[in-house]
Amino acid sequence: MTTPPDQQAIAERQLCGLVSGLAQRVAEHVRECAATLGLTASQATALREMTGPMTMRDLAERMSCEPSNTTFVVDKLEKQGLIERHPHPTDRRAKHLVLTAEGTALRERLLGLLAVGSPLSGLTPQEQGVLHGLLERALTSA
Amino acid sequence: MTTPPDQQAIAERQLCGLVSGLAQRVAEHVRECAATLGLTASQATALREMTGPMTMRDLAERMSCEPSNTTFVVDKLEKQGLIERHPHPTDRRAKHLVLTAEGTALRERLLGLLAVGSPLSGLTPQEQGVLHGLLERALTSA
DNA sequence: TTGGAATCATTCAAGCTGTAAATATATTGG
DNA sequence: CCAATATATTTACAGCTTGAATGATTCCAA
Repeated sequence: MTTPPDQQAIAERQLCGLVSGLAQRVAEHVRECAATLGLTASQATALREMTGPMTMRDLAERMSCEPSNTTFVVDKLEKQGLIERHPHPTDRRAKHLVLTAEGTALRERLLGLLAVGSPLSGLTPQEQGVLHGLLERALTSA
Repeated sequence: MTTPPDQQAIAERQLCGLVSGLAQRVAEHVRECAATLGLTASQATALREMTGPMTMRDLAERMSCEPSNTTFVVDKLEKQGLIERHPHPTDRRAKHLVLTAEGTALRERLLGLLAVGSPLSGLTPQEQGVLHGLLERALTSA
């Protein structure tokens, strides 16, 4: 019951399309929620990923983007008084990103918006668990 | 053994990050392969999704992008002699996209490149099958 | 049959995203 | 101490995406 190599390649291409499609849906949902709060999609993603103080590099990795892009996004958030660049406690090269009170409050509102109508809400928690495992495996094994 | 609602929301957010991360990896891989052939990532994605003749709208849906964007990409491919806009057999509004011989040949080369080192190759065919089912369910149930 | 609504494709403008290279500062290891 | 490396930033530029407006065509229902 093994799959022929060409069939396997076709299946893998379809999978690429599905992954991109779902990511697109997630991005759309984020953008809609962000617009409600006067944010761009990137700014909202940054806010979503700011689960605690972290460096620029950490945030870049969480956002799956380049550090130079993170600088741009954090600049915007800083001008809106939502985030602050503090000196890093141990590494003077790095910045310690911290949400302000306003930033934390807005993040909470954002998370509330993101929770309703998510593209992933069609899956049961069990299915989401399986999906989580598979995605993590794909990301770490590459 | 049910998960509390807030824990559930946290898990869903993590899942969003993973989906975006994997999509990013796929996009990078496509870009690298595309560069080898002198194509942009979008052009390569269009070529990959051209499994047969289809309309602009069909291609846009397969590429998960707006039709206006597809016009732009197809313009480029047409200028390179890889694709042609034929009149649609039954609907005079629509275009019937068809790959040229060169387009078909380049598509084959592209598929060969895409098949090696894919971000999804870390998963077994069985795991890919499960992933396929979950992604499809998430996309159609929304 | 005919008029209005909806669909397909295109164009245009504007902003966002992404890469890449260069720079300044700071850390680490030999 | 010095060379190599890491963090963050800046700049430039191409590409992507959205959104709205337009024209042609089709569909549907009165």
